[in-house]
Amino acid sequence: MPSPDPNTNSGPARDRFDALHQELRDRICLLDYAPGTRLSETVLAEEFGVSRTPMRRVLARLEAEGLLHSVQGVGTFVTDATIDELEQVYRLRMELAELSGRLAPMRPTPDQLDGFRQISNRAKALIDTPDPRAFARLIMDFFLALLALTDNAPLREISERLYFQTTRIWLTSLFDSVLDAQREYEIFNREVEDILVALEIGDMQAAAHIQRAHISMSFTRMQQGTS
Amino acid sequence: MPSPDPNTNSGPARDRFDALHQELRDRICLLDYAPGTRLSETVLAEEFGVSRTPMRRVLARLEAEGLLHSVQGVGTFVTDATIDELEQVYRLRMELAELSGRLAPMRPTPDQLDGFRQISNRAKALIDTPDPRAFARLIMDFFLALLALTDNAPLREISERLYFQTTRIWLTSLFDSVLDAQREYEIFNREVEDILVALEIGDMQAAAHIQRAHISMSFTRMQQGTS
DNA sequence: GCTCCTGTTGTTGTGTACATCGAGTGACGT
DNA sequence: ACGTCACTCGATGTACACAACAACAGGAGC
Repeated sequence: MPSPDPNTNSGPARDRFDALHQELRDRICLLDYAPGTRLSETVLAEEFGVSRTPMRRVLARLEAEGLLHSVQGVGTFVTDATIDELEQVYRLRMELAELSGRLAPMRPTPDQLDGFRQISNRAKALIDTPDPRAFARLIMDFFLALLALTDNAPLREISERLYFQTTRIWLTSLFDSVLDAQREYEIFNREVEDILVALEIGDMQAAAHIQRAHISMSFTRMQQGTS
Repeated sequence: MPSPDPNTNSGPARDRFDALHQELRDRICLLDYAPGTRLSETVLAEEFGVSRTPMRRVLARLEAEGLLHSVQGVGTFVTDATIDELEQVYRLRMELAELSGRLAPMRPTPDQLDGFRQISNRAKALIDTPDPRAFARLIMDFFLALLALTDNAPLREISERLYFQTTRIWLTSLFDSVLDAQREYEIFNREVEDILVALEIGDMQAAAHIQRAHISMSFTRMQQGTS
């Protein structure tokens, strides 16, 4: 019996799907495909060596997740968001962050704590050698690592989805120099340090509240830079 | 110019997709397709007079929403949920219900209030002439009407999605006589009345807290009936 | 010069045949 | 009698050809 998974959450076809899905999602969220970019099913299918059919399935999933939008005869576009839509999501994300610390918090394992320390080191390194794309990847890793400390699976999925929908828009402001990149690096480094302190003493609610505060402030800074 | 929608959220193909999507979602959530049921892409496609391709697109969306699960060589199945998974979602839904009243509440318009009174009347009628499927439809209409009072679009989508994922499982307990149907009708009637009182004086937070209490109690009753 | 119409082109949507996979069945060997 | 293996069958997954649709360019008409 080579399949140790009785629930059949894997399989050849599903693995291919997941690989394509994650790759395209990363490209969108790391701004390789900026908001408004038009994608072609054909060229994407050729790039990954599959036909349009499975590629369309992946694109349809990304559309369900709010990252793409297809219209017949025109094309499939990477979604954008107005400042008002963004504010709604950020308000919600703030509440969900607090929920993560209150509903089903899990104290980090030693391995997980090491992971956070590595993230902190990467953040410090970024201050000296700026790299926007590495920064995008880093804040994603940090968010996902924090999310892993929540035992509520639906809450994890929802928070993750909202993160992918909004942070790339926020990063756009950073890439376009609406926000000061160097300053953001330092702020993030401080955030990681502060949350790490809370995690090390096992105060998950404190960590959640710090995260909530930074979600709020990052949006406020973007608002002020835009106006 | 016959198209008054510049955002292109409609269109011939998209309309067909939405129609199929809503119809199948209703069948799943009204227990026409009970959890565990195996569906056939071919027969569904034939029933609606389309080919497998657009039908598969709809099924893929429902899979993304957690209502279906397809595995190659076996079939597509209506998802079920263990009591533990259900508890996680219910805990989350309780918090989101409170959020609806706190984050972006909108006082109901006179038309919306009339809608709630009609729902109340339907609930009263159901007590005398029981009808499980009509009850399923009624509580769905009530939930969606309450959701319409929240101005936060992402919160609406998320709450709706969690509702569709879980309430059908709860209804299963009702259909299988784990819960007393007559008693549930009366409890629901009371819930609608109580929330209506809060809505009429414009106290949205009170309405949200009543809803939260009923979400909690309905799950508790199911737990007690199952054990 | 401007408007409208029409053909062209490229896109996503649909239909259909085939590939791939897994469960069930039956014969075979032990 | 029981386990094993090969086969069959129906399911979902994939590839490709075509239809439907929208934007664009170019020219006729005013």
